[in-house]
Amino acid sequence: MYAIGQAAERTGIKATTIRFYEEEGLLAPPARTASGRRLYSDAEVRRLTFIRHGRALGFELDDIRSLLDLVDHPDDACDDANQIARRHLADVELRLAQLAALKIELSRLVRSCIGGKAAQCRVIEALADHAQCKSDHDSPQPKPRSRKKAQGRRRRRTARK
Amino acid sequence: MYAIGQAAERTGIKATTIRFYEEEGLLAPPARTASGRRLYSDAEVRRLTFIRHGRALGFELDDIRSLLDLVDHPDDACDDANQIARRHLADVELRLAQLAALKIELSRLVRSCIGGKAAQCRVIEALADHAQCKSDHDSPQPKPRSRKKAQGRRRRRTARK
DNA sequence: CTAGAAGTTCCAGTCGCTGGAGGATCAAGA
DNA sequence: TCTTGATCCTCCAGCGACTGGAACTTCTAG
Repeated sequence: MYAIGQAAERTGIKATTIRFYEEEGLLAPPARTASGRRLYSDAEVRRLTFIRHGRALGFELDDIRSLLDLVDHPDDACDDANQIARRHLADVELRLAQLAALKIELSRLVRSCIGGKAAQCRVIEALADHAQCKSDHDSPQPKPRSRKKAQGRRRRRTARK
Repeated sequence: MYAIGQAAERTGIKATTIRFYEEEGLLAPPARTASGRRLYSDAEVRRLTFIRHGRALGFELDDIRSLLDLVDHPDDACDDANQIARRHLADVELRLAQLAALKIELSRLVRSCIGGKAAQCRVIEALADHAQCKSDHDSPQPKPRSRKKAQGRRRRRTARK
């Protein structure tokens, strides 16, 4: 049996995240020591690894929930799993296409800069005038997992002078 | 001058989002009617359009804040704008590469399914055993803007039987 | 005059975590 | 035995970029 920190080390999932998964119901409440510390079995560590791979492949927690359900009921037909994967693949392909279009647009933008003042800046200009855009790019992206320190960021609902 | 609804229609940004941008400080508090309704000038509508294009190109609000700053100070050098765009482009390229790797992995996964029971399912199996993965895919993706109705989703902190 | 559309503010929820506060417990060394 | 420091516990707020609902007011057309 592993303490949460050991389980974290083995799976590459942070302890806080493991607790979060438990709360989300992806993991049954584990055994506890007399003092209340969580204890994980090998099976539970494998389950965590499964979740990690699912996440690494970009599946949402809801999808992973469904996939885990299949793990828990190995006699069910695996159609669901395949459908989830298919749906996800289609999604990834769409995003890929959008991102590719975006990249082209951005490259044009970056190449167009000739320095100088903002008033003449093509980047600024292009943003102001969408007619310059070739494609119908439609924001495919919220950032992945940005590791920003959130220093100095304007907080909502405060100090709007 | 436009009411918020008209500004929304002209820019393609929802009224709620326009208010949100105001609160975020991307837009100065607009003029108001005697009864307190917001009124937008053409210049403000253009500013909103600028924001929309920036978002469509995947810039974060913080980036757009900086870009708007340049719009407001047209005598500044546009180096900042170009740097922001460049940084963003690099980011997009990275994401593109990750997504491409992911697509390959997912395609393999989907193709591998031969039907049958979950116990024999290759999809499930592959997730359980990362050794089967070819690449070092590392989740590039939170979903773009999912238009889920949030029906039936398990809520946190409730009914964990 | 009245219905309904459109506006207002405020606040909670989304997704998948992350990190801090404030405390309890554990393992190892002096 | 004592003490330090690592690890654990629960609870809760925050991230980014919105979205939507409640409860209210105001505008507009018939």
